[in-house]
Amino acid sequence: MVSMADNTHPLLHGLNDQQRAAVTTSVGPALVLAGPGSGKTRVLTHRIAWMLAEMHVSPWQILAVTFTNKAAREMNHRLGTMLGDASARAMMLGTFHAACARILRREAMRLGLSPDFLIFDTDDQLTVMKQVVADMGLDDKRYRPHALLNAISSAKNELILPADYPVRTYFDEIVARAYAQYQQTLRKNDGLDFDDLLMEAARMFQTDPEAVHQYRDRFQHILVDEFQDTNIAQYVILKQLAADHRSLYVVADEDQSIYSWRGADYRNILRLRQDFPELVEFLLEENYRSTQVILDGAQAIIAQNADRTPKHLFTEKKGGQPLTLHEAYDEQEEADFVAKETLRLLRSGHTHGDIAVMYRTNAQSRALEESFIRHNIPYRLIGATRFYSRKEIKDVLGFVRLAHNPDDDVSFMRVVNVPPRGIGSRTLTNVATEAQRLGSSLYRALLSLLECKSSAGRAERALSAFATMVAQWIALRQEVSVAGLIDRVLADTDYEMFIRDGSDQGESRWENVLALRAVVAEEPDVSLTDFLTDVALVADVDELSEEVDAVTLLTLHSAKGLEYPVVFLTGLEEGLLPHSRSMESPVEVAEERRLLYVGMTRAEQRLYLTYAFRRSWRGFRDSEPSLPSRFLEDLPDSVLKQPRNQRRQATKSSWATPSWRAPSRKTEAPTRPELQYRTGQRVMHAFYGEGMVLESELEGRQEMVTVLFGNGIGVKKLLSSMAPMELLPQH
DNA sequence: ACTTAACGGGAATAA
DNA sequence: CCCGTTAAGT
Repeated sequence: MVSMADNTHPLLHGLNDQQRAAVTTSVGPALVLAGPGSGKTRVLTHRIAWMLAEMHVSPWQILAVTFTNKAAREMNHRLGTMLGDASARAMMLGTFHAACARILRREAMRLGLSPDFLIFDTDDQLTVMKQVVADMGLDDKRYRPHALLNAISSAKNELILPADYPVRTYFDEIVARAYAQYQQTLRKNDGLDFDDLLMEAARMFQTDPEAVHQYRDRFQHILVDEFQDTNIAQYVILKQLAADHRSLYVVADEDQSIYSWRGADYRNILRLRQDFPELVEFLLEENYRSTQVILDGAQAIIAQNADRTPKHLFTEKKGGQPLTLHEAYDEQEEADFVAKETLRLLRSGHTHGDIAVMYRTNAQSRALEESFIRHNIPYRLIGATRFYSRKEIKDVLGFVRLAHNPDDDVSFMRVVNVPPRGIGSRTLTNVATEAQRLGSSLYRALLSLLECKSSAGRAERALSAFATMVAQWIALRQEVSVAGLIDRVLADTDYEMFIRDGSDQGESRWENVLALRAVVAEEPDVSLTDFLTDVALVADVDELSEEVDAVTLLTLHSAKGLEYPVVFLTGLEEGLLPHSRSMESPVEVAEERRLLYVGMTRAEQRLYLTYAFRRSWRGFRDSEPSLPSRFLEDLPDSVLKQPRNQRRQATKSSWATPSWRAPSRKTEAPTRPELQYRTGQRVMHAFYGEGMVLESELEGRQEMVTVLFGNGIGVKKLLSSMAPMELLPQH
């Protein structure tokens, strides 16, 4: 069948031997173990093209799952140019969540769901959980909604239902009850959370023979990218769907598994081998992305992890610029270093778009942003405050969601008094009581209250106006486009007046609303349901467009799958990477190491590694200096621009400290620093010159010194840690 | 009912 | 530092 499996076939042109073997393998379960930059997306794309062209597979028989919508779009685009748009469009290509959402909508009746169910995002989940905690009379300090949601999420990822939740402790008991209550509330609101999308789909395929047969026939060929980051629910879906035709083609790299905290289980690779014994495996080891030096550095880091298959990544890009390791004084200087290097790179022919700056936590972006602004460098930020979770956007979407489904109590509560229209907590309690009595949604309770009450007090009038407005939107929703509906909502609520309060912030919020309006206007035919689904399932990186020429700021997690000519990895310190919350568990530390590996392997030509000696925490400078990340110790000097021992002579001791004993921020004993300065002490400041200490006191763990300087400078308050001053002899 | 100020408590990663 | 919550004032 594959007689043309040589490099003369146009579809195989430019593939290496390993890739070609992977692309042309016969139908059946296949696992492609692909190192970073080894062209796995390419293999996946060519594999699909190959199946369509040479194996008599029809596009509608294909389900291809990617990790982000962006990856799906790219693959779609590539296939479009290879084969023509029509065949690319007939496939089901997208993320697990998007694919499940589509399937669940189609099968909603079967599952007792409304076909127009809403997808509840993190905010919505929290709202619901807070309500549940309150209803159960729990102390939200002791049972934090976040913690409960986490536990529930883990359970869902493992397909554990409330009734089956294992109870070993009292806390578990509470989780089980909260879980049940939470699910009930979601269903009452016609909502599914992200985890539900996967769990419901998996359960349907497990328990409904008719459904599973139907979809096995539909999706005869399944391909999965980033398989190492699938969770149990996702695995069950794949296993169920592929059970008959056994055409399951997955691409994975265990070294890039960085999502175990949201249920991803790299052991799915082992399960795959067990459940599909006829599995054929391929290894892609040639790297087309990075220079040899970068690859060597990355390999040195990842090689320290136990329980992994050793790989021999190689590249033809021999040599390359060695890595720059930079120690900054604090996060500000670190950011300035990045900015200055960026300017230098720009002068040497790089564009802004070539450069990415990565960090472990979103909070770290602030210092970088400030520095980029100071240096006038355009940047864009991935993540931080997602577009769709901004207040103004959520408000507008809240109105729209209410028009879409008035029984959505979460949206109802969000917008019932936005902009303020005189509906306070008192009034809402009445509505809530009525809803409870009727066992209905808030909106229906409101309608019923309005019917009964003939008296028109202030509150009733406001409520009535609101109800009328919503009713009109519901009617309108059938007739106009989503954009039309949004226009009407904005007009009816006077939202512009409300949001544009004259402040800059108000202006920018209104711009966001207009941006939302513009996004909607681009697709005039999209249905309200599809629009709301898309909105719920966009990922941060999905918004990345190549057109903007700006430096990209993003977390290491969102960097997965991306590549840049120049990469800065910042904040490589103990407590940050590895993160302090992961340091007690070797398994989690190993994942932190993989995170670093992922970051390093994003770089094509130049890689900078930076850490700060002192880093602020919650606005205040840490009293203890940071230690460089333990992972850096595994970098051989040979890949560094400046050998370490030369650079680090003065503070060599910090490297010699066994890193596993390094105190974390959280656990370190509160040291009680002695006051360095005393009233009357004469001092010499590097900048202000000679002065006399008026007062010195502890503020938190900081020593705050008040000094009177001469030369007309006057009194200054200084942190001793920030402004070390020389003590002068008394006279 | 709404606005504002003061307070306390708390940070990881995301569809 | 930023958030949400609460108290007091308009």
